Amino acid sequence: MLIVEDDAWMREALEAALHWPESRLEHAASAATGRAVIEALRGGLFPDVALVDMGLPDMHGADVIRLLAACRPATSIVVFTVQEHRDVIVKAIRAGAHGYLLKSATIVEVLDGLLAASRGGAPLTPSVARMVIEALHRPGDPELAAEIERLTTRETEVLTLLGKGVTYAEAAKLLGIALGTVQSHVKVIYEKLQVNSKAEAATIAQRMGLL
Amino acid sequence: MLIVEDDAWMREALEAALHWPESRLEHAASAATGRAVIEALRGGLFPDVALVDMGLPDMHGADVIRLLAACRPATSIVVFTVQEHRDVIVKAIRAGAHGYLLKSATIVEVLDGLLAASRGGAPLTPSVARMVIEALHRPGDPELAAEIERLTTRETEVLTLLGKGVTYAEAAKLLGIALGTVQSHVKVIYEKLQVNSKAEAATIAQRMGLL
DNA sequence: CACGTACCCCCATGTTCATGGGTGCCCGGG
DNA sequence: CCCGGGCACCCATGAACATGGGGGTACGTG
Repeated sequence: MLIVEDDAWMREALEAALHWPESRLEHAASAATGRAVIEALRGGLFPDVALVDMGLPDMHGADVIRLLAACRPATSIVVFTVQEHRDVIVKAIRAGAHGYLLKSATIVEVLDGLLAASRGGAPLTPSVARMVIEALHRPGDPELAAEIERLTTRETEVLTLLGKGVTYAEAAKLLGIALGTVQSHVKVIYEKLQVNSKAEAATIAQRMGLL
Repeated sequence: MLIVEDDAWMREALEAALHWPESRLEHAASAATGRAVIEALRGGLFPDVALVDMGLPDMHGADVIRLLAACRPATSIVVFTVQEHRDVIVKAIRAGAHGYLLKSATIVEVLDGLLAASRGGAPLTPSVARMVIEALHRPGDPELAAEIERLTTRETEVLTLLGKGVTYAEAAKLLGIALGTVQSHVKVIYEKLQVNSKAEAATIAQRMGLL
């Protein structure tokens, strides 16, 4: 059990709770910063559960989660935060979190959640669960999806067709324009998306949810 | 509230429960088959919640969900089944379900779940929630991922590179083979995946989780 | 030991892309 | 008013691709 939390009071309260006999979880380490997490992992720590606060002073929350998920794939990562906005939640889960507890929860609920996580469950409130499910329904990275707005109408149409593997000639016919024009739009799309091949553009179109 | 359930006893038990004063849900219609669902929707039914049994006699469970999700986007769809295998669960959620209740649950748990669903929550047991989250972590359609096995080792390597937008020449260098050989592998890949362009292959590689 | 199957390897040809060049339209600011 | 920037439109050419050929080695079966 690893605790990642920058607020000293909160961290110590959690540590204390873990030492209650009812907790049934073993406290192994705590970290107040991203750097401390890295050092703990370098030190050979393999926690089965990690409770992580988003909002450390030196590292973005999602990056801490990504780090933990990458270095310790067997660890169940549970987010612990005040944030209950959709984007934050979805970003955390996508980054690799397995559970999401709000700081408004009671200490007992937190312990229950951690125990569930250690047993292969996923502590989620119903409203968070709903957001996760909706994220699954709308495939595509919301970060990337925002990039769509940098494209013009025509460019978006062209990109959508590219995503399906349509050839330039077919796209031109479908849009009622010349082949050269499609090529011209593609040029701009490539610049804006920082790619230089149809295959890359197609995969990005997909991640944007432009199916 | 729409009930979709082919077993008459179960259906009637649910209907009876919905008429309890504590249920706080209004029973609007029931359907025992896929056809009956279609007719109910054609008849102008707009339920706020639908409890659907997978395993109707005339239609696949996932298809019923897809149908409901497509025709009634505002309806919260809750699956109700004995199945608790990962693939079934993930398929149902991906098809558009918002909640997943097991038939081993008590009638009160079911009513609670339906109520939560009607209020914008998502009734999931912790273990089901875990599977949903893991599905989000491993992007890609498990159906398509199975197709990977029809590809040989070399073909999979080539497809993985294609998915990143690597050029044939670069792929050849990376794999230590001739350009012509890459082209040859690509030919077979296209046949097996039923496509004929790099862009299509790349999007499929992505959906397979070959990133 | 053929024989078929499966995999990996290579070349040559026409088609499609990627990217360099352009033109005309509209609109808001100087 | 006219100038610049953004958008849509078009052409030309070398690079990359799609798909037609053709090999070779291994392995299991009649």
